[in-house]
Amino acid sequence: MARASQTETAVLGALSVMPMTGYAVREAIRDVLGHFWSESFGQIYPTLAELERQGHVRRQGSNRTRSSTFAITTSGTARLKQLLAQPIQPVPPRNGLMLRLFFGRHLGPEACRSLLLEAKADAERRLAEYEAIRKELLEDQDHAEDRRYWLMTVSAGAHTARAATAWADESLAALDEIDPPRGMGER
Amino acid sequence: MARASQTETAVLGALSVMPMTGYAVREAIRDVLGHFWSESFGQIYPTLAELERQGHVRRQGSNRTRSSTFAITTSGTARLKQLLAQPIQPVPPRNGLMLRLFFGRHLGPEACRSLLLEAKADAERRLAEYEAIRKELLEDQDHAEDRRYWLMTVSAGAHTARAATAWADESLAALDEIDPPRGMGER
DNA sequence: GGGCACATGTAAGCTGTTACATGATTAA
DNA sequence: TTAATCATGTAACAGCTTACATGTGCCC
Repeated sequence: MARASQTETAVLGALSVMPMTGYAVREAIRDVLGHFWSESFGQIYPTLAELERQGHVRRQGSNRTRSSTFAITTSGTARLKQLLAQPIQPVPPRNGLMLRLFFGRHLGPEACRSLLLEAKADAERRLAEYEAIRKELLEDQDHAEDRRYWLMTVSAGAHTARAATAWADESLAALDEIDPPRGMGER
Repeated sequence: MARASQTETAVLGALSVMPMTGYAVREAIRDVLGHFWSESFGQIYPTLAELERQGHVRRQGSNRTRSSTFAITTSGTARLKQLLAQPIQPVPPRNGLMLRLFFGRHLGPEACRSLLLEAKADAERRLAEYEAIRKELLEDQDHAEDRRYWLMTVSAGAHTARAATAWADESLAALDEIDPPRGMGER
């Protein structure tokens, strides 16, 4: 109970890589896990306080207003392993793009085309990002043991992004059959 | 304000296909949009009441305890178009599988393998479902105009599922390199 | 006549975001 | 010296789920 759920996992996980401040935990989650996870300050600080109370993290440096880094303890590592082994909590899906396309009849082909083009551009941007991260990881000498796992999640993103691109292309073609784009003659 | 956001869109969208009870709206969302959307009773009934107050839906049949179907009105259709044209509200990502794999070093190769196998089985189950729905849609004579759009969302699911399968296979192979499965000799 | 699916609604409570308040440190 | 960034925390609120209360109609 209390401060349940996966925020604890994410925070302990971040600290398992290296000790850092609460602020840095948020940045790490945003920048590194950002493609599949998110936490806000409003979650992180209370969670850190609770983890400190339970002895799963230790505060190093002054405790107030001045930057204090948090380090995971032995019991914290054990707790992390325990949390990771817990069954995955499915989040109810909420895909705004699909919702709009499903009711695309009301939205019209032109607006749907925009949505698809946007989705495609987004997927391509993400793909480029993943490939950059992948290169970076392969050159990184530290975290050798973690790297294999990190590469898996990056690869998942890349697969998903490529799938999104292919789907967008296919759907755009289908849309052209319903409503040929202007300047293509014939109707 | 009030009853903001996309619940209104989903409910109006469902009623745009055909009039139905609140109970049926929930079932439709669960069964038809279930792969990319979800709503609970606690959201649907207040939203329907609000939509009725605003004249976007009309209640047909007795108004209490006995089944009353809701039908979308002209203003409701206009409202739906307006809502669909609104920019997509991104939901903060929360992928429990990726979170676990990212910290896979603490979880161990064996547990990661289980997660991947589960994810793969899940993706294959979903893919089969999508192909069944696709066939069903192609045979359906009604909703001819909607069908093109509905097929797009089904196809998105299929693309994603295939990508997930391929990724799982690739990751399982990578895992075997770190930690060869038992019964393969050599260590 | 008992159980199940259909149907409507409310209330409690949890999770998480946003905005705010506050202050230290660093770079221009 | 002022602006930006780093840093910590809280409070208000939004959104959503779950559980509960209540009742009807149908089928075995």
